[in-house]
Amino acid sequence: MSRPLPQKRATVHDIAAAVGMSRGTVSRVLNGGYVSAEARAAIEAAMTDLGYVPNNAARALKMRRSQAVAFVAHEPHSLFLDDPNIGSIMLGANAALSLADHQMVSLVVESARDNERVARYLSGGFVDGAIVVSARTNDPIIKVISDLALPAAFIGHPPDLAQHIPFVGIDNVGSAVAITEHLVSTGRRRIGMIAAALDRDSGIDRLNGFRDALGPLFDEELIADVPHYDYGSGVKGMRDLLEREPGIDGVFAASDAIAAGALEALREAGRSVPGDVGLVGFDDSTWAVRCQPQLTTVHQPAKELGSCAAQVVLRQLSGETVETTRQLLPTPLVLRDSA
Amino acid sequence: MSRPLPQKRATVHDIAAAVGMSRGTVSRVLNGGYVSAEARAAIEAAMTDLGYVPNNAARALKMRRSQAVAFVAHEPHSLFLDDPNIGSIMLGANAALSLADHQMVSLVVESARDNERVARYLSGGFVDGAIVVSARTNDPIIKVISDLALPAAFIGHPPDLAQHIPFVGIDNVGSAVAITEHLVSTGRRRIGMIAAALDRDSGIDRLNGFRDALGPLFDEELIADVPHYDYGSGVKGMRDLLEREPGIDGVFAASDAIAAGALEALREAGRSVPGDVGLVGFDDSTWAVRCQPQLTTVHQPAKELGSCAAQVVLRQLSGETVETTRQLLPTPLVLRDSA
DNA sequence: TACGGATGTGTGAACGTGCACACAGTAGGA
DNA sequence: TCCTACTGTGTGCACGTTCACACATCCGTA
Repeated sequence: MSRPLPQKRATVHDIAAAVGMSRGTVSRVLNGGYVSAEARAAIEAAMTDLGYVPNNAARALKMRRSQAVAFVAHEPHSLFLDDPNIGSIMLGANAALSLADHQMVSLVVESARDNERVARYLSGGFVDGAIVVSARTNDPIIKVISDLALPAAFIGHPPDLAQHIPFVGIDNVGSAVAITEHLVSTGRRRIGMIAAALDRDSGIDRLNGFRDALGPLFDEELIADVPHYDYGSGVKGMRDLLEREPGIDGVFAASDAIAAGALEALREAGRSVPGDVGLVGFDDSTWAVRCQPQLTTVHQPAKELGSCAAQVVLRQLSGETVETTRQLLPTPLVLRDSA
Repeated sequence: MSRPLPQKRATVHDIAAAVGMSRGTVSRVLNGGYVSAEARAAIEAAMTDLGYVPNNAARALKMRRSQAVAFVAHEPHSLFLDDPNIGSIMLGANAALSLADHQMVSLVVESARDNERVARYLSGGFVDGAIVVSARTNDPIIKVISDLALPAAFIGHPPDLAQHIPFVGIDNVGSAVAITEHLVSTGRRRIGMIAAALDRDSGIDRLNGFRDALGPLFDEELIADVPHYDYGSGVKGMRDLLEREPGIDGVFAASDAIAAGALEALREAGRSVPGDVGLVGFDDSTWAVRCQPQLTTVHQPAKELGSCAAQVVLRQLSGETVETTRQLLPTPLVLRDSA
């Protein structure tokens, strides 16, 4: 079980000794300060010569900063496969952190074991802050962040038990209202919804927005309830709706993937889109432009969500007090061919 | 620019002082050793009381081990969006590392800036090893890993300049041969290929396998060369092939996404699949079962690639010398409806 | 000449941890 | 009685870094 120690690497002492100076001067070359041109040149030469790389662990220990920010993704299994947004959120966050010369490290939480280990990791000083995507309510990670006052930002699921932790998201209710009103404005009257993930607030909010926007046109019978935001759920949900109400002329799918599945079911049933049925999605993911016809949908600013959350964490790191604890990003409607 | 130091946290000293014992005893309850039952109880009580969490940075500095392994993903923009495999590879790696109580940290490389920062990160002692996905030939990260003798494993793209670094992948040539032979066995004679990513070895190998398998049936005219493994490339490539050879009756698409695009182009052109044209893909991704008809394809063992690479790194970490430096995982054919 | 400031360099301490070692007490066997 | 083995605890040092401080030198000016 005992492991061999890794290869010994050059330290500030080694290069100081190599050029006959003290470690202080070497440190000054690295971090700024008064150093003569000759000394600097000699030290830099020795550094490349001995292949010196500063030890992050030692630096983090002394400085109490690691220049790293965690990106914690929950249940990525479904996220990676069904929701193309998680990748864009990551890239947005990475870009923003990169500009501030911070390293983004993504941590995947799939099991209880992962959860505990990630919580330990977050509290151990390897990261200065965290961006947390779609955590569940009673997540131990929320507790750790709250207890340690770790600079953090949540995306996609506000942490109800720790109201002081900043949150960045979209207005699911408002977006659902807007896209539903679009359906109505195109003359549809028997409008249904394929509602998904009603155990998450994103799913609930989209359904609520749909109900609000429809008002008297709303019919409980025209809600198909499916578990996930994926293609298969879309196929099933649409078949369900068609069976219940053959005269349906408008459908709001809770995601683009669902809409793509619905499109397939409509094709099976011989219905044309947008001729017979107007169909709208949610996300503006790659699904939206792959479909035939292309989807009218709600643009989800995934990249911006990521970079915005990163900014929030970086601001906390630089000592600013973050005032706006809940921030909602705009979600423009994207009008294409499906409705 | 100067930042406030994070909140002071309890250390071994603090809890030792709290119970009137020495730090050594505290260390022993953490890491094992002779401790009396009363002492252990008192110390554990003080730990939860003061909210003690061990400092990873200090531990890593002292132990020269961080219990963390990096997962480096290159150009994730295209990977996350077009290739659903990267997510599965990550999850496979995470599961294997998790079992060995190691933390997987994913690092995204998108820009030259990222590249440099990640290289620094890898060499700084925050991770004990690295899993690298699809690195390019002259990648500075390869150099760092090689120079520091960092335990590592490559996936998807063997590091040509550092032959001693272990590699886990699939036999692209053999897989392409197998799936092409399947096409031939179903009676197709005018068989084309939509070849993609011919700047990567995966793309080149798949084309070579196709050529080898076809033998005298091979026709250079029936190769459509597209840049990426994505849907749009598939549409374009298939239109191209149809224009060049209207009598084409078999197509090998270099990926499932490409095959899905090809399916769309074939539908446009009024060709039925598999009636008029036999179509096969590569990857066995979610695309394969979404298509109508479902795709016959090559199963890419994404999860296994990840876990296998993780095992290789873990073995190096435990001091074993890794003998098999190049390891290819089996890629069974998945026969569905498209050919 | 003396003095203050700017420039350049060395030294000691500290960050929080784990481990080797030292030490004390007890028990058992020669 | 002494020696050894085992249990339990305390102490010093090292990991590699940064920073405050001390010290040294040089220059310009009063």
